[in-house]
Amino acid sequence: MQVKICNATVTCLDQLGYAETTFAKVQAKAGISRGAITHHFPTKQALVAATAMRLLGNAQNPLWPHNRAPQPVYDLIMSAWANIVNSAGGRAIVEILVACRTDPALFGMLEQSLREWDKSNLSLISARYVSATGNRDDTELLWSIARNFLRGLLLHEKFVSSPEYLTQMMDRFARMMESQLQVLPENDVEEVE
Amino acid sequence: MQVKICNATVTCLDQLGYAETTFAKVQAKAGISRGAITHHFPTKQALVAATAMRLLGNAQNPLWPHNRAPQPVYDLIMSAWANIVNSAGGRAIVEILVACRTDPALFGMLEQSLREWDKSNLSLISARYVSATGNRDDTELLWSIARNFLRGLLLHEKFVSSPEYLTQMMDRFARMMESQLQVLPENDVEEVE
DNA sequence: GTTTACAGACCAACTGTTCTGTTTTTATGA
DNA sequence: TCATAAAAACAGAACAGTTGGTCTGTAAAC
Repeated sequence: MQVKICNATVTCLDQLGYAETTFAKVQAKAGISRGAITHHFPTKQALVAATAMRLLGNAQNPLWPHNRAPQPVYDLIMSAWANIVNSAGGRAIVEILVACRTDPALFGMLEQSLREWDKSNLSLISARYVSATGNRDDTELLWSIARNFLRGLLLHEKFVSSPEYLTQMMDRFARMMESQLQVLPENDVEEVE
Repeated sequence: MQVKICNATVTCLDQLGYAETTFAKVQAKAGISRGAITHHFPTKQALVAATAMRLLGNAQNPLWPHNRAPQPVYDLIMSAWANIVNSAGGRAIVEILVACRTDPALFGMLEQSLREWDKSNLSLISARYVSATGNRDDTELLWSIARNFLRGLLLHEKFVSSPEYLTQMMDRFARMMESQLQVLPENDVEEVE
């Protein structure tokens, strides 16, 4: 039931935005009663926060296949965009991040989790890729930059002059990252603690 | 009066977000009557759209001083962040862009203007800076990337592990851009049409 | 005297939240 | 094993507050 509610919330956030994501809309989308939502999530912030946590859990894995060689940097950037950021879940996360900026209650519920997700996400990168400088901190900086660029691109997407231009931007950025970041040689792969 | 209303709207968007930016709040912030707002802006979308147009007009100039040499690329990136994106107006714009994604009425009002602003903004860059490849399209791609990164950074700002880390990201990104973009030699400066 | 600029009351619709019921599950104890 | 109590899961009505938008009234400008 909680899964069903959160899935409906993701759809609402993606299609309607945070402001229009109301109990009534989520209820209708999930095809359940009002009481079911309020029982599990007493406030709107609790609902959105729980949805965010669920999304973060799902957004961790798909980029780095287990027991297989990490994909090239160029492909990594491209699939991060296509499979994570520019997906219903990714767009929902952006809505939530924006809401966090001005909603202290929501921010308080998510701050710690988001910080921890950030940290673990960066260590996943460090375990598989390394900056051309060989510096681990620099690897994480580069990945942080990439994530922020992709999120920013989501806001601009509807105003991009043409779909091809968006492709060009992605290609240009991926090539730039490719020159700064590289796959770790196999024998150097560290285990994520 | 319209200026006063729009300024109050910017403050509300920045501090309260799009959802909480209501006629009542703008009215109170501007210290005027309800009728004054609804007279000039019949709908909320019209109010926000007019505010966005005003913001875009103001965000055009400050980066490139007239009749003086363009600042170095590193400084350009830094001041774009500090003076444009991470300002009340910049944050308000991001709120509006996010709202546009899911509000068709608002999107319709702003689509054309935003596309035009985008175009003129890119041509301002091309008039003063050039990609290391010498390609004008590449110059614009690089600037588009920079803008999207900065906007994305705004969403992440509250969750960055420490203020210093944000500084490091900015520094790293600015240095990366510095290696790809350069100030146009003076005699090559084209006039903006 | 007609249009524009503002003031403020008004309204139906919707918001998040609380509340009281009903059903289902789970735990308990002999 | 099974009655039974307690808790959790759900359903849906109710509510006060707020929303965007409209409507009438008045003052000023042209």
